[in-house]
Amino acid sequence: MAEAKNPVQAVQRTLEIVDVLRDTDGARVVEIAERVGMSKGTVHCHLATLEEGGYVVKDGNEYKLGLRVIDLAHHAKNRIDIYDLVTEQVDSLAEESGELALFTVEEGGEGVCLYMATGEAAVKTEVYVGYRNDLYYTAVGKAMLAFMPAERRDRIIEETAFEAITPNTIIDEVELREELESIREEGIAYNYSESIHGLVGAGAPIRDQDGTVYGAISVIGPARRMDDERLENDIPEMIRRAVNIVEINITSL
Amino acid sequence: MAEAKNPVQAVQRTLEIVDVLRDTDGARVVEIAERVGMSKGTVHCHLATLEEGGYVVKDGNEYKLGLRVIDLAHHAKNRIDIYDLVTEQVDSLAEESGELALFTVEEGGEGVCLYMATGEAAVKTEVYVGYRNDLYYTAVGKAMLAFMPAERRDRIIEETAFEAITPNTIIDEVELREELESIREEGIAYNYSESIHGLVGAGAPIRDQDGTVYGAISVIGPARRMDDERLENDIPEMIRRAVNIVEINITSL
DNA sequence: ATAAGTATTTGGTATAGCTAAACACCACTC
DNA sequence: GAGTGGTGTTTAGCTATACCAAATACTTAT
Repeated sequence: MAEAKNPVQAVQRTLEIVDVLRDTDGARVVEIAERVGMSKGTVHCHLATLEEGGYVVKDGNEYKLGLRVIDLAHHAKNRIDIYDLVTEQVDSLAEESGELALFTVEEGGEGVCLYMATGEAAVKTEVYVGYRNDLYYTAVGKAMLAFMPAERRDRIIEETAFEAITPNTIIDEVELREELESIREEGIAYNYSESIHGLVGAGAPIRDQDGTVYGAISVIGPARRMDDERLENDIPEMIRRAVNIVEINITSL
Repeated sequence: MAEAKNPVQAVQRTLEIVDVLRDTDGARVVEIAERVGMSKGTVHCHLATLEEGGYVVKDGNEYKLGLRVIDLAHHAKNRIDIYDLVTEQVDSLAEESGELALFTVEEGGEGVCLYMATGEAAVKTEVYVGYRNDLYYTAVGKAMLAFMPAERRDRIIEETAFEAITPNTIIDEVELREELESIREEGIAYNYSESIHGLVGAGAPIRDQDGTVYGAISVIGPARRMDDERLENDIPEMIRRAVNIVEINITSL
């Protein structure tokens, strides 16, 4: 997001290499070199340095992401104080609804899924813990957008490249802002097949007494199982209860 | 582990900074600078570059690990083909035993916990997903040591700095090798309060038909609940069954 | 207001990272 | 088993750049 004034080019290059490893689940020196447009020698030195740190492992001639990043991920999650509190409630939500329940936070204008729990009949999606997406086309995303400070929201919306993921995706800024307004009134955000055709959901933000948004939780499932009554009454009720339990306990953190 | 011949110093420094962020869960520029022994300016440029990549976020004047590392972690885990297969069995193990069940793999001579499931009465430990420790003082570690190729084992043992974590920790190389031999015979490795006083456990390796070790799973619990019968018969029986189910399915990967 | 502490930017220099080329190491092929 | 195309790794040298120190711009507290 933020443009570094005096970036360390060598670090930028290393991050590019890491990105390739991420996308390929392992690659060889030449392959990486041509992908990032650097010489073999350069790539080799970077990989060797990353390996030294445990962030890359060499398996034969394939270089892969090292498991040390999993340790980093744990420490990054630890930053989120409400994590344990929320996961408990998300588990309950999933069990009670039988659907997929998610916990998402915002970072850099994107939503990052931090936890998911699968109920009995939960849909399979491409979402995983660590998955990032724009805010404007998900229930959790719109929930967080709606309740964050106005200037922050404006910045994010301004920097967003709206794209119709499905025919239902809201790509008009005015329309989006109107929807956010109604979300603020109702306290619940919906997703009517805006990210995946046939997939609907409801979500709500988690806030402290000052109104600061900590994240959002949602329940999502197939439209055929989710009639109006269920999507707009039963599920929101469950979510409200879950949010409440978390919010009550936030003060004691 | 491996020494890079021509390391990229700038990358080494960035990794040092990341390490500080990991250990501190967020720090300011000056604090980081003095910890790693670099100038403020240098640290700032590195942080800005990392932020640009999403690996660091700035919260006021505190720099913290970015949630993007969670995405990396997911991709790193995806490397482990048996992951989904194993987690299912570890869940069962935890439920059946009521104790803590773990899935660990080896990387760089260390054990890395990749998954854990807590049974009804599971002990609380410092272990988390991503946690690393030496192999010689855990059940999973010894299980993997016992069944890995001899030359690999020799290298790891040679490079290990043995240390008595508890009075029961095996710190004598000869004694360890004898124990590994008996583990190979029995197929099960035990931990008799070798890592934490009062904590015992049993573990077994997961191998394919060629004997290649993919990782190990274990069940651990408090010694007072684990009499000889339970630790050396019931638990191993559960583990053997779990391992079997995984191993049968490995061929179809 | 002032000051003391930050973060950030700037400028100059010596270092170190980059490319290209040479070398070493396979795994095939013939 | 020599040869060959493909690797990965190392080397050499030039240039760019990463670093430090100092200056500037912010904060926050007094």
